[in-house]
Amino acid sequence: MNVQPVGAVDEDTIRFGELGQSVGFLLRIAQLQSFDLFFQRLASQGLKPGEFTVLWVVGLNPGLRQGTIAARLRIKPAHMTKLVHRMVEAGYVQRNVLDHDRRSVRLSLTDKGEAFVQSHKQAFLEFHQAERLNLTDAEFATLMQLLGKLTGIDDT
Amino acid sequence: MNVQPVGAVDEDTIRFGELGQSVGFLLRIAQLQSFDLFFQRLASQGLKPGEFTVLWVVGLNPGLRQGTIAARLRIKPAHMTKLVHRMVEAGYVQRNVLDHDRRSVRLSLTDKGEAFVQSHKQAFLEFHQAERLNLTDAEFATLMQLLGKLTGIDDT
DNA sequence: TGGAAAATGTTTTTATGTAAACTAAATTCT
DNA sequence: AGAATTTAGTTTACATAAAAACATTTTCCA
Repeated sequence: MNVQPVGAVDEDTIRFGELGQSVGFLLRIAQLQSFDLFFQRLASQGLKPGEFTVLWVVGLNPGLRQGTIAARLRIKPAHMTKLVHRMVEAGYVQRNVLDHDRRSVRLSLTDKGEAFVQSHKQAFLEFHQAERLNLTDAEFATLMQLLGKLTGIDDT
Repeated sequence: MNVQPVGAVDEDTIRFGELGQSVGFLLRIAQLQSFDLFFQRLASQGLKPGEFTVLWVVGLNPGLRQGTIAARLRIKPAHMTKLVHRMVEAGYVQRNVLDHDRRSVRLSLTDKGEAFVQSHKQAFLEFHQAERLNLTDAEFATLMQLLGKLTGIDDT
């Protein structure tokens, strides 16, 4: 079975060479795969990973500066501006400029924003389970620990 | 030191809550971090991760279909078309339509493309080392194995 | 003080990536 | 054989993200 015609190339096997030893390459593939799964499961509820993550983090850390959150989530300032404006338009987020520093913008959830996060929290957390895919508990724990070390984000 | 004014928020600490247990979230952060490092080191040489990866893979697997490579690298067909055209314009890639199936397009590197890959191979591989960051050899090996399992890409 | 430098966001312009509809070629199914 | 389906890639129109230049406010320090 699966005899190759003379001169043809095996379509199923791709050689990656040293790319297979690249952390960045595998991270990229894994991440895109994860996004695919996210959209497949949660797009119907109108959730986008970036937006929902911001709402989530703002909910947990009310009053933080927009820029602080952006930096931590690796969202570029220009993009953060637009994203936050969308969330304000949607009525989920409040912007607040404090007197002692009128440059910076403090973010917090509106009641509607809180309600939105709460109502989707379950699906969001279930998704986190699903994306563990075929990893055992031990493998999962190890992976998280290593990614934590790589990213400097500790699990808190 | 670092006494907070009354009513202020600690700027340094962000709580992620259950997000900290999300594979997808950590993958996303790690991946963006990796891209940042890539651009920081290799942008000056005119390398983009996606483009160089395609050249690399085409070089290792001459004669594969454009679509096969795109699927494996998780590049969308529409984007692949444009990317390949850029590479053809640059003189790095040849498109080839075989008689036995005139729908599909076979890719291979031109001599110029080969030379380009060769001349940047070193920097590319050094970058792979750098992105291991603060991981030990053992941690690195484990991480790669787990990401391999997650993505279904085995190290070959 | 007061002017230079830094910090924080925003706007505009450009590049990158995606979705959906489309063309063309090959395959399948009576 | 010939219509219907599938496969491969392209095109167009749109969405997303990024870089660069900008405006404003604050800090630094000579």
